[in-house]
Amino acid sequence: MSDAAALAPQYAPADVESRLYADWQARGLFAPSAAPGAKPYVIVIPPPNVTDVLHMGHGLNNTVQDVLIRFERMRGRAALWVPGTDHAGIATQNVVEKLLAAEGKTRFDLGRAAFVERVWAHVRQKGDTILQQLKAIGCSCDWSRTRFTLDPAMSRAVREVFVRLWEEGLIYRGYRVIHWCPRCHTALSDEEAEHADVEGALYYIRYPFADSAGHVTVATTRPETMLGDVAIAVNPDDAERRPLVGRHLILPIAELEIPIIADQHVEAGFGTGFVKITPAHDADDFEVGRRHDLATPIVMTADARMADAALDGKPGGRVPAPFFGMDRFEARKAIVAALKEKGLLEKVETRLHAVRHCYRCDTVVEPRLSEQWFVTMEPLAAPALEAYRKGEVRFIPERRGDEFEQWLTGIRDWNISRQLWWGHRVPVWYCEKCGLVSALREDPTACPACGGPMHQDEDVLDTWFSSWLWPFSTLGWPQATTDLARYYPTDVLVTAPEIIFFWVARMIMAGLHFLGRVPFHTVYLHGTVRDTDHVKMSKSLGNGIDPLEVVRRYGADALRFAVTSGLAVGTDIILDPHDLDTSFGSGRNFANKLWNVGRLLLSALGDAPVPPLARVPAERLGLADRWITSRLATVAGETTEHLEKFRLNDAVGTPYHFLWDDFADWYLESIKPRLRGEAPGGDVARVVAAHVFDRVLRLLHPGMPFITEELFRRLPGHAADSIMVARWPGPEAGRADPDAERDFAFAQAVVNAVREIRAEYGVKPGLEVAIVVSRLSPRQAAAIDAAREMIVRLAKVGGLETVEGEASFTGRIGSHALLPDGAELFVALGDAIDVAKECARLGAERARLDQQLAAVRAKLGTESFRARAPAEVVAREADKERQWTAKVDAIAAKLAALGCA
RNA sequence: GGGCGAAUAGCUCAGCUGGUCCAGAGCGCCUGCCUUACACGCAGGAAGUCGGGGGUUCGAAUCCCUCUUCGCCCACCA
Repeated sequence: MSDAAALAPQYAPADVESRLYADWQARGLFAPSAAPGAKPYVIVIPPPNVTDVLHMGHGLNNTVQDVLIRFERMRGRAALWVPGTDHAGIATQNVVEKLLAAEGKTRFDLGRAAFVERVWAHVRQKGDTILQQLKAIGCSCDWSRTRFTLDPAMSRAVREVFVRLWEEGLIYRGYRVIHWCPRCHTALSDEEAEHADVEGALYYIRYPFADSAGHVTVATTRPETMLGDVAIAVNPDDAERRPLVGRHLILPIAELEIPIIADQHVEAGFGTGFVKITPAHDADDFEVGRRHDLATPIVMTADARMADAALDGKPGGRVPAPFFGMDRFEARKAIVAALKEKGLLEKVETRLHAVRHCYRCDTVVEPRLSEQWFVTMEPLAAPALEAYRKGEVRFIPERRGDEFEQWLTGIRDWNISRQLWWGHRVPVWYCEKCGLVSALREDPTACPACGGPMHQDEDVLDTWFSSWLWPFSTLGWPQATTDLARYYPTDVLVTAPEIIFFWVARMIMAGLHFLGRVPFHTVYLHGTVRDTDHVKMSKSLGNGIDPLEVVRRYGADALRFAVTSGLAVGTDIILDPHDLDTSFGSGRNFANKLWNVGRLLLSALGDAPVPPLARVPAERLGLADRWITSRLATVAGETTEHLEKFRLNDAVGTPYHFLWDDFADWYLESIKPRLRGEAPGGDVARVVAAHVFDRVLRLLHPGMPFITEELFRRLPGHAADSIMVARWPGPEAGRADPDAERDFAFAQAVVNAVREIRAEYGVKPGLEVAIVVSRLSPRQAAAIDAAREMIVRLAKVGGLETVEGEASFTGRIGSHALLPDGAELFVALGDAIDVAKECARLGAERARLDQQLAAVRAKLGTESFRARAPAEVVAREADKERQWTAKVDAIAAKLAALGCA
């Protein structure tokens, strides 16, 4: 009583959350349980970029993980959530380059070593911001195991993997046309160059014959690349054009002669039938060029300005003066204008086409010939496919697995080299004396073959080349650590679908290849956070919601409630950035409801220890007690199942409704007199209420960790405990009791019916009405007896008469209503009644019943229904017919009694 | 261009293996209530031809086809 009286009527998360988080940390509750029998349950975090600031996407992703981890921890698993951050090569380098630009400098002004040091400084300064923010939303990560993808330990793993793949012949270096980002100045993998439809134009350009009049026409969307053309190709089976093979054309602008060749790359009957071949600026053309042993002139600089690479920065060659140094898009316009002037532009068609963009800066990517490092993926993909098909990894939702399978089936080699400075440097050394090229686990001092001096490759590795090792590199691999032995493979990976290929698929491949086992058995892919226009939330679009602002205003529990309660499997989560109250208000309201239920209960319980429910003899439990504990059993079972099936919305919603609709609105209301000592059985009511509240707090804890902990510890006897490690309640938390559920539901129906009538007739709130419940079965009569006090109080009833058979209401003015299983309710209204109104009400009800009855009778009258539908279904319909017939008759009698028309 | 998913109350969504929820929730809306836990509350209420059309079935929001509209993934057709 003393303690509870001090609680404010409004829950203040700010007073609770940081205090409890610090306490959890101090108690070491985030570390996996060391209990002997505890089976591990492991999640590795999708490492946020080290310079990231928490956004809603993180909020969602990490809330989901925390819910799962907390659930399994309470179930007794040795739950381990491994946190960490990603060095995010391109992204982080871009950030620091931008800072330098503000100082008027480029990374080249600093030089490699100084630049990398500068990035490190930035990372050290910003590095754990996001991890601190994860704490603010309640994430129960084991911070003692925090990793960073550029840590020495991670570097060892990266290096080991690179060298092993090299030794296995799965890594090679070669000239290929790759996706080049002219802004980031680096190559990208296929996955990092994202398609986006762009309104563009298809230019039809005439290439005149060198030795005669006439021309051929080729179409291109990128006219500027024509300066790199080395041939025009036709289909070998193209009877009309085939004879032209061997003749020469003048490449306009560059004014060079190029041959007509035949290659199957050209599809017969498509377009003009002639295709320009630009081997250095188109991946397909590169293959054509190889087949025909053609030159590969590069006509753009690294930042996509026009220049003939062979001339080393001087104008001329393939790029004549007027175009030299022009940006590629400027050059496109200028070249088109020049062609037009010469009469070589046949026509221009506008069209929508897919153009690849850099996934980091959205710049249009330029296909460009360069020397890069690749991983041969097919041998890695095959086992992953097999594992998937054998069911060793499953995706939720399932259809994402199809995407995974499709991608693996058509997998292409992975370009892993980046022309950046921030990242894991390619561990390959070149001997300056004998030319030996080797991948090494340790930095060499001299060439192992000839002792000559060596230098290391300049490139760094794709960020994802460290991320794909995350599930085991974080656990100590390549060393045989106890963590690795105990916690690998992990259990569930929780992430967004857009990184299935970047990350998820590659982790599966790496896990199988290097450890022989898939890194997790389940991939849970949640939706994307969007605004009310269904646009993905992002800082750049300005439609984001700052999760920390939400935490400040509504509390972390409200934030978590909002994202989980909206999270059905496979759907996106929609939040309104302009109306935080709509999005987060209900979470806040629920927390407050919980808080006040706690206040009521705590004041009733006092400080004395409450005996366990098991100690209460069954015969001392009242109807309400039996009902609420039976409901608890159902709810605990359902909540568990929802969590096991990743239905987080239902996992939160089920205890939510139980707490609010059943426990608060009915159970607590029903036991108030007992708690106040105005009715017998207060001691039992306290035990039951304390038990149910305790268990529902546990059920709610994964979703709303703070408030549940705060209230849990205030329960008598729990001051020194933590709900984090309280045992998860299953169906055994209650006592299934179908009779009690049915009887209590009947009592509720009586109360509801009276309330409806009171509202219908505008009976003054304070006024008591007399009621008669008739046509009762003995069981129903007993139920009313058991719940009499509750009915009288909650329905504000002045007199309650029960009649097992037919009751006579001659001369009494009131309203009738029908109750379940043929029972009837009469509410004496005296002057409050409006006969016309009651007639209308009953008339409408009868019309509705007549309609339903007609439908059922039609169904029962159908021979085929009786013949083909299962017997139990037929019986059910027949039962409905009986009941509804009785109801209709009853209503008819009432109508007659009231003298309705 | 290929593959896939979704269309249910004003909004955001549930409805898991066709027949009890004559279709539900939260928010919003309307009507009463400051009832000694809570107005971030209590009680009551209005509101949907379950996208259009066709089909299978005794029976469909739930299965099939088709159309329309959104969305996602993949894609070298110049």
